[in-house]
Amino acid sequence: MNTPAPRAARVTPISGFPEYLPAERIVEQYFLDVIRETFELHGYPSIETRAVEPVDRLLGKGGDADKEVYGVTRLAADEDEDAGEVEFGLHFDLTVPFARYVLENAGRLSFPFRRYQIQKVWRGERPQEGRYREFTQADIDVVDVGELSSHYEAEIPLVMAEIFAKLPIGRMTIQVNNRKIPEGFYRGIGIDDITGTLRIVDKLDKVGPEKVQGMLEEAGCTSEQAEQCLALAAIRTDDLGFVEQVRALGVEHPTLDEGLEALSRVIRTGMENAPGALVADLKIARGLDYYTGTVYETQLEGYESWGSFCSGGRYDALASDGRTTYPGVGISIGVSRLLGLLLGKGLLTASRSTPACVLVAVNDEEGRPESTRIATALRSRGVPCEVAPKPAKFGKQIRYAERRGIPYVWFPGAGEDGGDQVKDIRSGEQVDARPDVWQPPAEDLRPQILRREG
RNA sequence: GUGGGUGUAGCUCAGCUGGUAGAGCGCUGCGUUGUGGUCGCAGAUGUCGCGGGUUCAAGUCCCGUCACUCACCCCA
Repeated sequence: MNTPAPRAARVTPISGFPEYLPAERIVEQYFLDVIRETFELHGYPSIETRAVEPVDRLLGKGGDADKEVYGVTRLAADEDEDAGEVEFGLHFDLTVPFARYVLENAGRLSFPFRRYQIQKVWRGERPQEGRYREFTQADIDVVDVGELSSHYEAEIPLVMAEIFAKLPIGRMTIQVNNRKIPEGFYRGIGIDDITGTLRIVDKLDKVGPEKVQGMLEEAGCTSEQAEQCLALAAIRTDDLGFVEQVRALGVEHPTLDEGLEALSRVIRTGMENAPGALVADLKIARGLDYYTGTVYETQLEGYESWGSFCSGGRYDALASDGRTTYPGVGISIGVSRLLGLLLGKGLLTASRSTPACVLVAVNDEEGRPESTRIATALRSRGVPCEVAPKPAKFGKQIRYAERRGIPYVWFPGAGEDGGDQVKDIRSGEQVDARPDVWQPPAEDLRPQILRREG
């Protein structure tokens, strides 16, 4: 250890790659626990896919994905190899890897196949608040062979509604639409460019109805057609009332009928099983082309400007090997984005920065074995604890606990009869206790996730 | 990718028209010879992001560069 210490390289954060402090991580882990438990409560098994996919598969979905894909190369790769060719890239969502996984394992999976997947994903875009280059997503999807029953489109948002109800966050609203509604509606009024029109209407929240009207007319719509599109997009109901409102616009098309029926099933299921969680919102489009039926977007009440924390939809061709097509429906929570907001705004904190509920004090180094035995006894009954690092003055040991938010300090042999005592350092109350029977109040056993109104 | 802002102690920041590096919080010790939080006293901590230039002299002015950050685009 006598190397002359080289000047330490300055450490700097890397933009878009967030790292939490222990107290924040406790909040994140709580969220992940709730998400996982709820997914499993609904019978979803878990898979994990590798972090990399072949670049051509990542780019295969088309669009402008290429800019956001991180390539993975070996630093020692031959320099005379074609440096421009990167074989592997980090996945930028969990849907593309899942589709590949389904194809690869089709012979060994039972269909309809459902799974959940909670993993990091990477996107090489400019980060800003709530948008990162490395972040965690939690997905559920159901995929079948050839045909996928539509009831899954109604069941999948119930899982997310249950998660949002359990988490100590505000009110989450899952907004649902069915692409067949605008598609049939547009065709019914003589618009042919369905996706182009959807893309424009999708900007409604950002630019407002006047601009959308103008953009639609620029794209070739008559002003009557544009007005009709805006009238459809304005419909939003938390019950089946949207059907009547669409009918009142007087447009007829078989695809429109299909869409209204499908969305009605979703909303009805929501009303029965997760009252208040779902709302039919006919302006929800989702920019991505591959959604074909139901689409979901989720907003946190009071933070609508933060956009969607949880979205997804139905794909009629999630995966295809050329002979067989696998339709699917899925929905995904942006865990990092949600936490980034809630922690960043100080709306959530953990009651302590460690799982330890008890600090077992050490009287002197000769007493450490006794303290360790006490800790072992507490742990054997599920009480998280740690032993003090040094036999410092008790004031120091108490302060060690206080700094970390550990609520109890255990004093070996402090009782009048030579037995132990445990002190609640918040109240100062100190009582006789035995390590083989003492139990903290249930709310102290684990760190609490505290919500601050803000 | 385009445009703005900011880089000084562990953190938040001050530092004027260039003249020897500061505060608060936090941290350590003591008051308090084994039960914290309050209070008082004492103390430690800096490649002033990096490189170059101007100058007798640069945290300060100029050029470059890097990083972080905000907005646009797009998404979770």
